Amino acid sequence: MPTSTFFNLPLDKRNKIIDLAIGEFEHLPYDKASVNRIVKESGIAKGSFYQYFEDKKDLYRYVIHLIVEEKLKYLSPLLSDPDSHGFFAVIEELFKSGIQFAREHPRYVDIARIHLADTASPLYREMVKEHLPRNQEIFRHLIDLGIRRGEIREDVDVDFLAHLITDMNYSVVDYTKKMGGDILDDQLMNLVGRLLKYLKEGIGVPRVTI
Amino acid sequence: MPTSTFFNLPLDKRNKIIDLAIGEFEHLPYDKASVNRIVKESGIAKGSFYQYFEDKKDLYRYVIHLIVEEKLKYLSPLLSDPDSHGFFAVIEELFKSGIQFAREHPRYVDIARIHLADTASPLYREMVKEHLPRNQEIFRHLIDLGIRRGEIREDVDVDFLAHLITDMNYSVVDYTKKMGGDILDDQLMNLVGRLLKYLKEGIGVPRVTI
DNA sequence: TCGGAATGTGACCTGTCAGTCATATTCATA
DNA sequence: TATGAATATGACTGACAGGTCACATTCCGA
Repeated sequence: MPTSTFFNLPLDKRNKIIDLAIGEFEHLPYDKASVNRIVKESGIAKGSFYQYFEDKKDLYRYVIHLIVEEKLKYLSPLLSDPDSHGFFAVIEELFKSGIQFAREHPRYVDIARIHLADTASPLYREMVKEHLPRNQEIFRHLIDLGIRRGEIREDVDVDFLAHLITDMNYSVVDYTKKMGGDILDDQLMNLVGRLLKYLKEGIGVPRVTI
Repeated sequence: MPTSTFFNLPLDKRNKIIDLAIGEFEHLPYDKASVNRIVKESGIAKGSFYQYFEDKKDLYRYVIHLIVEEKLKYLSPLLSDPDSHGFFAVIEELFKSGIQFAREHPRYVDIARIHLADTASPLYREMVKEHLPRNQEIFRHLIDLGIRRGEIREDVDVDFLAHLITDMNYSVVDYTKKMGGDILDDQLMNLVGRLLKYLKEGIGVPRVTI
């Protein structure tokens, strides 16, 4: 966490520093991001930086913290009561809110992607590996519930399916990023609807049962 | 490409250098991998290295080249005649051969994953972005064919589905890596079978049609 | 207005990196 | 064995990194 000195700074200055930090981590993995550059661009002295943050890691953690906080705002209404709706409805909402987050905070998503991909960094183990299992834990719970409710076939491999749905979530967000800005919001939501249909009913031509 | 000097080297020495390079790129993205380390560990002089390779990029490209070459060995029987079997059969074989490759060359897969994740490196655009579209081109072709043959519903979004299946491929390989060595080959193949069943028929409980 | 605490500053330290080059060694051929 | 070509070598360069610290400036309560 940044020092109290940092939080005493005028809001402008604070925002400028964080904004430049985000700009740095948005394009470069932790190790290639440069404190020197952030400092130079923000016009503050190197020594000042190290009075605001303990070290580079401290700044990075703080940025990730801001991202996670923001993301939780999107998810919390869902996660507060995940059992109140059907499995496919909850998954659909999760995916949609993920896309919404990505559209409204594209820089955050870029940082998160780089962060999650940078398994080489010692920060990866430290920050990701401990939080990611919870993510899949939620999916596993939802799947279990879905099976008990008779929404999902009984013979699915719960672990594997949880893994798969997690990745599908990333995949659909990536796809919308790849498509870029020239895709409308309702098209996006249609996309999620389609994905859920694939997941629920498959893409094969249904067998005719008489 | 390495120089002729490199290829004139005794095989032992050549293998040692490449092996250490693989060991380096296996854990670190391009920019963090160190020529100095490779040189030190392999016991050759720095100057010698630069008589074997034009620069660091040259070595990296060569390693990636070796990986792609090896991977093609697994895929070529499939890709030589992708239209001869049904859509789901071809996809199943593609996934299975991918898993097989990952099991037999885990280090290669690690390097490839790091390479594909390192979008910050200038090498990414240069090496990946030009080859990746072909990958999805193949899937798109297969899907088109599947629709025409009546194996796949007509109303699927071909682009999105191609994207999704590409990611599913990564996902299943990742899952097997996550499970580690304590998973048997036939279990793996069952896994792919299950995945394909999800894809084809969905995970929802089938509607009863009378 | 004074004095101590808080904040600001940038030259400097150590380390690592990719890449170079003058020089030494080895090798093949005549 | 003599000679030129091929190969080996590691000290060196310049760039950049994160982090430090002695000193300068500002701020604020008494």
